Amino acid sequence: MTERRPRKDAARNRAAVFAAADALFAECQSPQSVTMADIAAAAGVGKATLFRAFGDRTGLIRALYEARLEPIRNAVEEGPPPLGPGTPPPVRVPALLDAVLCFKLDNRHLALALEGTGADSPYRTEHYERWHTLLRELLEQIPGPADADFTAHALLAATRADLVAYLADERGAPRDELRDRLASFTATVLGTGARQ
Amino acid sequence: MTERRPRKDAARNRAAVFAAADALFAECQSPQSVTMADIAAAAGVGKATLFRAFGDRTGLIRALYEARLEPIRNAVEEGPPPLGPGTPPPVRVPALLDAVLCFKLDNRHLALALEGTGADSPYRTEHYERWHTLLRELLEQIPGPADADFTAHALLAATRADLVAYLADERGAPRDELRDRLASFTATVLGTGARQ
DNA sequence: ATCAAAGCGGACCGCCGGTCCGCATTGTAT
DNA sequence: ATACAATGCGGACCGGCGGTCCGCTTTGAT
Repeated sequence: MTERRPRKDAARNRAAVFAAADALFAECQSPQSVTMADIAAAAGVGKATLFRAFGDRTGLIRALYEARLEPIRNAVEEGPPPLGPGTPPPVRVPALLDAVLCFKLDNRHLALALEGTGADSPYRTEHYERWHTLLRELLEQIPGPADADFTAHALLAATRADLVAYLADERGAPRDELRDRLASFTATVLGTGARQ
Repeated sequence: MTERRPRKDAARNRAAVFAAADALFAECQSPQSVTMADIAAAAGVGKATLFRAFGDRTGLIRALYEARLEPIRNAVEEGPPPLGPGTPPPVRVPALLDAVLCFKLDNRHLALALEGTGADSPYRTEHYERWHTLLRELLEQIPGPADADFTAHALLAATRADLVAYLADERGAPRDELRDRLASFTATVLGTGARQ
């Protein structure tokens, strides 16, 4: 069972495609307006190379998204508190949601592009499953809202990329204000928030 | 200022298109797989008629969505309690969210088709603005969560069509269970919920 | 009955995601 | 160094969809 290593040019092209796609999605307004031919041209690569490496448009965007997501995923799975394991749930839940929010803010072009494919519901992806399961398990360890499963869905829904992008771009909410508002909402849901 | 009445055949065709589109979106799995030519054929109408009447694909879906939404909108704006005005906010807020949820459940094919256009963020639509403003104003009259604006966004996010469709179809949650879970979450956020 | 104008519809266009096949690059075995 | 598979490359090509155009039909007012 010999795992064949990819050729040098293949690896180089893959990296070039990632860089080009990231840049194009970042600077263009609507993700729809970035075509596969655009990405190929910007990466200095033939169109077929894109499809061979990633299958289809959705595959390319997904691969890029997952690559950018990996650091956060690592920090959550094996990093230090307050994000990593071993943190008390009432602390870890807000930390986790804050991390998700920041990621969505920093990578909204990618998140919007990913949902914009229209191909698959964002809820059937593997990474959503991961976030939801972790959050649900943490919520179950906190005396508070009874329905941990739905609460986890609802909290994650408050960090949806298009909502975040709307508040940040259309309504001009600064980053830290959004973080505060989400933290405050989370506290309310957990029952640890101040009531007026 | 004489408002020109549309011709008889124009009105008939418009109705036929609505019916055909509704049926097609309801029976097809992915809204993407319903093409404009399909709708035109099913309605017994030329393709150009669709575009003349509705501008483009998004316009057609939006018109259909708004038409189906109108009864609920009416019930909220001038109907009897608990949905209509004159209801105490702590009662009206859950009623409103329940109505939204039921609408999204009954018309998820349309809601998904509308978002699937990818053209415009669901947050820049006029009807979202309406729901959000009303909900925010009601929340401001309830002693509870401080940030009425964000809370309104978060509560509406919990009724997003793709989340609802995922829970109902993929996870097989029955209608009344979903309504209960959303009601319970709403109660938690409002501070009127039972804590375990 | 007449006739303009409003409306209709199928042929047509441009664009985009995705595929194909002849050619260049790579790594290896001699 | 050299020859040679095999792996990968890329531009030409295809099918299909959203959207437009123009000659024809329907409508309803005179």
